[in-house]
Amino acid sequence: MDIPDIIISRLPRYLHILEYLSRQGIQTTSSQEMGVLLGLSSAQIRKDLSQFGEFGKQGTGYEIPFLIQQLRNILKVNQTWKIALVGAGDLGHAIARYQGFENRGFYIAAVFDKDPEKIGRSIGTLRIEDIKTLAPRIREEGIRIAMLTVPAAEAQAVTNDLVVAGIQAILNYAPVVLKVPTGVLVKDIDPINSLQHMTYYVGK
Amino acid sequence: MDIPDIIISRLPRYLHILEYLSRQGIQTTSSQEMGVLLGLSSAQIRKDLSQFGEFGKQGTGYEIPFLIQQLRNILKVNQTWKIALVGAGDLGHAIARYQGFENRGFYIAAVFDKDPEKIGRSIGTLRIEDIKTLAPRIREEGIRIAMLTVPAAEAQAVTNDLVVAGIQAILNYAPVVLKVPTGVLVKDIDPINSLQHMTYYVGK
DNA sequence: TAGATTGTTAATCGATTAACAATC
DNA sequence: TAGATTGTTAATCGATTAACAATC
Repeated sequence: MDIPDIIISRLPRYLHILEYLSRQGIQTTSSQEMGVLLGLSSAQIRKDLSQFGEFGKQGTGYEIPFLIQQLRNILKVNQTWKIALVGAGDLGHAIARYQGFENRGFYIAAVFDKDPEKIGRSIGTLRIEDIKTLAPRIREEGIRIAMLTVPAAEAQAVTNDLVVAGIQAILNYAPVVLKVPTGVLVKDIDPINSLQHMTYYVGK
Repeated sequence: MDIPDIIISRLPRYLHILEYLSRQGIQTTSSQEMGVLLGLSSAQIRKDLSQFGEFGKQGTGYEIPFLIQQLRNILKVNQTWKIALVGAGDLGHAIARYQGFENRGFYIAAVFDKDPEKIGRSIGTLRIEDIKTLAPRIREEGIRIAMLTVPAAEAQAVTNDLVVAGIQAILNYAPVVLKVPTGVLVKDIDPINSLQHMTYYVGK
């Protein structure tokens, strides 16, 4: 019982389209329909889901609200996670104002920056806090996940602080390969990697 | 001669750390050293690179400037690509102001929005243009790549316009699965997918 | 019942790794 | 030369797909 990470990586996409279908008022779907929407084979979707239980019915497929509930449980987003956002530059501001987190399992609980000009200012209902208070505030709030939007040159130092503060997962927007101890997860959001991947295929 | 996409997907990361090592003033590296930096096996890196040629020397490894040049050629980022940015909201503004594109093969050549309040305003040196002029402007500028930062509800309609205008690759920030004809590439940047992937592993 | 679709097995396909001769 | 590291082969490992009995 140790499910391949590549399967886990597809579950958020399954959940996402199920929520989309549900918003359309659709109650039931099939591995076939999901596969068309995601560009995957129906066999793969059935195989992936069967790792966690028997969620469907022969002949009719999957009850969407039930499958959503199951996937939220599996991914642990039936609860709402607090996030610490570190770096209140342009990108940090955009993320802090983004409305899409809350009903998908997350909300920004605190924002930090080191710039005295920014500390104390507000982004929506959030107040920008002094990065010096990062560790105590993260512990105080019981935050386990951070989003990192500081400049590349500062990313590793801030990461070290986050690790000390007990952060267990970091979504890193800085174009840097972060070093973290085992047990701490990092995922990178680097648009340039995605763009360069596509230019390989795009005609000159 | 059709190289697996999973290999292509790693090349931008190779290029990225080589540029990093180069900035440190380092001239030479090995598959071993690159593997440590990226968390990959040295065998995999050698195998990946060997798909495209013999870039190393036994005993000494890889000349960094030479390997950078080769990877840029392969990924076609030895030229600079124009990008159309569609959607001048918070995220669009953050991307338009981001300094990190230019020396990695890209620059934002035009920004579009549909809001009359925004059209005509500036973001840095860029003027926000009317989205109604999307297709002619993209053709005029010879733009092949777009970044999409419009609201989810508008993403598919704008995508259709981009396709008609001849765009060949779309980096999509809207939390929506876009439908495009074959021949048009789409890559999604969805932080929530990444966060939900991590929460599977993070203790409650 | 007839039609549809699941969960699962076995076969296929593809990717990664170990190992080493070649050679700088 | 001795040490290091490549490029590549063969073996291993893992993921995807095809197919179908079970059954709603």
